[in-house]
Amino acid sequence: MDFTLKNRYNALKRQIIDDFFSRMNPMQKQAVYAIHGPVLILAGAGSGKTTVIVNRIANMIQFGEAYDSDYMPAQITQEDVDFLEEYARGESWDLERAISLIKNRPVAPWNILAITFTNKAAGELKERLQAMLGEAAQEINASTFHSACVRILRREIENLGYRSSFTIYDTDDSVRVVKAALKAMNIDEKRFSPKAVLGEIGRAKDQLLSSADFASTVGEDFRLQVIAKVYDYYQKQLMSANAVDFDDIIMLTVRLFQKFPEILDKYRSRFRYVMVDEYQDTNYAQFMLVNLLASQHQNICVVGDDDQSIYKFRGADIGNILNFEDQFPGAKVIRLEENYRCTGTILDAANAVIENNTERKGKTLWTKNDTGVKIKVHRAADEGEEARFIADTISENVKQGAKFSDHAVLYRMNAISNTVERGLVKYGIPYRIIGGLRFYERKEIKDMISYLSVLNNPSDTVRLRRIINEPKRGIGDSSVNNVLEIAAGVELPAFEILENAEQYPALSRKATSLMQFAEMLRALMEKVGKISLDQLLDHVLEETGYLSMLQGEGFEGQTRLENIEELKSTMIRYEEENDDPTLAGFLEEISLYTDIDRYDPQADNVVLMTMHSAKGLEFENVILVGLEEGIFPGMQSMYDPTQIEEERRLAYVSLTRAKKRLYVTTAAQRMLFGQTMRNRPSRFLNEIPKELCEMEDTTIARRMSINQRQTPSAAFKSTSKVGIGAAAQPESNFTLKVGDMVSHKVFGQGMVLSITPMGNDHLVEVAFESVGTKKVMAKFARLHKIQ
DNA sequence: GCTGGACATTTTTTT
DNA sequence: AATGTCCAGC
Repeated sequence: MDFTLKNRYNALKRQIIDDFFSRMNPMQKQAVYAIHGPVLILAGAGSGKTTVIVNRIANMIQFGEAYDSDYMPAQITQEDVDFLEEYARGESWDLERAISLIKNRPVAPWNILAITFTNKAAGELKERLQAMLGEAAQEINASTFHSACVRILRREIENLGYRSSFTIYDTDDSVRVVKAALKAMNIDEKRFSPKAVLGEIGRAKDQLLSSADFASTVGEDFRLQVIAKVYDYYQKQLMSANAVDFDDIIMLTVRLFQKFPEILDKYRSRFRYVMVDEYQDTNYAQFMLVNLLASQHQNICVVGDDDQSIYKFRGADIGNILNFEDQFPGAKVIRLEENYRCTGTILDAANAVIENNTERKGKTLWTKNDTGVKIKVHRAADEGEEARFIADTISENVKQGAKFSDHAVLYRMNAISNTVERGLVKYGIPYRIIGGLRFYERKEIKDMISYLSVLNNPSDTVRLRRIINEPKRGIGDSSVNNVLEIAAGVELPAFEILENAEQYPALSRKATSLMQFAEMLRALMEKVGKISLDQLLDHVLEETGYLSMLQGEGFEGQTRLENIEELKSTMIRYEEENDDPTLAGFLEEISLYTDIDRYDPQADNVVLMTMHSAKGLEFENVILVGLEEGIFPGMQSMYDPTQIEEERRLAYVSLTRAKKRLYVTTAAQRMLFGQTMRNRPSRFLNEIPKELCEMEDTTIARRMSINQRQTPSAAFKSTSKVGIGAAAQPESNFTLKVGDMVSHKVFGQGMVLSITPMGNDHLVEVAFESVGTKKVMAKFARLHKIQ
């Protein structure tokens, strides 16, 4: 009797849970039910990845391990099981009672950590969890890597010698610090570009290398030796400004966990179930972080798609996802290959393109969706005609009943956007650009934020420097340097030196202005916490003289003021949405905010953005612009097979953004960066089977003359044929070595940084004096050794 | 310390 | 082509 009760109970239980998740396909269900142990979900584009994450969390919280266990609570009665049967038949709607009878060791929401990469993704996740779970969703920790780590650091960073009021530096701030470091260390900016140095430091941090670690790995490489010293200086500067950069946020959290096991334990027992989205884009530091949290309980579920890894240049390590099963032995691997987004045609095209990559886990998406219409490939005479085609297409679609917001225009680089823009303007098509000049990077916004930062953290010398003479107060560089020198000398915050400027003879000439400035800041600091944030902003605007400066600037000042108003509305929104709004909280939120977070799919605009920014988004109609050799794939990646594969993944991501219609354009001639170039259509275009495309070529009339001219594309074609022909021949006199000076027809002179044999040629990385570091094939590029 | 003109720079950038 | 950055000269 008891035995049959238990069988019935378990069968009904599974039936009810299956019904609850009836909208999931079998593979998705597997992912939803696998709540313990390591799980790798390989989720193709449009395979309902977020839905799976949401439902998996819902399963954990509502049913716990019920589906996977045969356990029946002792207190379950015949009557209970009868009820379950009724419920399963659809004769009762008392879901709550059903859940309370079925659930087995449900997971507490606060024990779940769900990590995404963008705020937008995190927000979406929270929203959908809220819709499904109500109140309980609030307790789930759904956030980005950075915001999760910042929250931990705010509590624990004092263990590492920072104060918890630390400022988060963005790239612009960091570049300033590097520049100052280079100057202080007497290093020529031309030989060591601040951006490149910062990039190197960032990569070291991605690898969890401290400046000392980094220094010990550089060996004989002079360039890296210098960078190691700059790194050391840079890091000390940040620390004394009580500031961290984006990469520090992850690295310091890992270090904290490694150095203080009791802190790690605390977070391990808090985050007993860890999920990571877009796992293919994690770097080593992020892997380590996840590993530290999950290695003990092993409840780690990562979701990703190796074919959509497009951030290698930022340190993302595709190996994390490729080797997950080695890192977490016994991992359950679930492939989600059914695509719900695209038409069959679009999917076939995307599959055909990505098949050309070799470094893959291998996976083929399929769909039950209709075949749909063919991909329209438009070959335009030039970028103007291309823009016309885009505008034409969109207005035609809108005439047919589509909305502007059903269209996205995607390009490889931001520079392409302005010709498209011009076309749209001409046709009166409303559009919105994502990226490019970012909102938070606009001068007036950065200035306002700098003022607020300094009020919050007076040690922040970088931002203090930014505003001390903005608007003009007659305090120039040399005065500021004097102040900072004194501050460093007597080991007091720069702000205190300012307040007591008259005590220091070196500052006597400017003492009045310095003290006035300090006094003004002091008065503003007094107001922090006493008045609302937007009022504070008004005071800053007014009392710093920034307002009157802008008012004196006419039209442009007006625009800037409007931007500041927009910042103010962001502030007001923040104050409304948070129970305990603080200046520090606001600064933190916006420092981890980006433009894509401002993308509003509700507004009826065509949206323009880079292919990178489009990841994770979908649109009815997508127009891919500029599919030309040299643009996409880009010039820099053309001769490097690894980079070509990354570009191809970007192509795959771009193609799969489209739900219904896909348009692809190439221009026979394009003006870019003030130069006209002629590019062959992209190889990715050729990789799409012809029968999926509908070709439209407005250049045929000119084709002959183009081929007869010595165009770059024609040159490329013939040279590459020569290259193939030469493949059989023995390697010729290759004599370059690292450190050699070489000359290149276009790029000028440079030093060889690295050499990688490749085919019958060598891939050479050269630091050119005029154009920076480039990778070229030695023979193909006709590098000549100098001397 | 400020300003104008020379000069370089322009891949992608979820944080 | 367009825009930001730097430095020399005032």
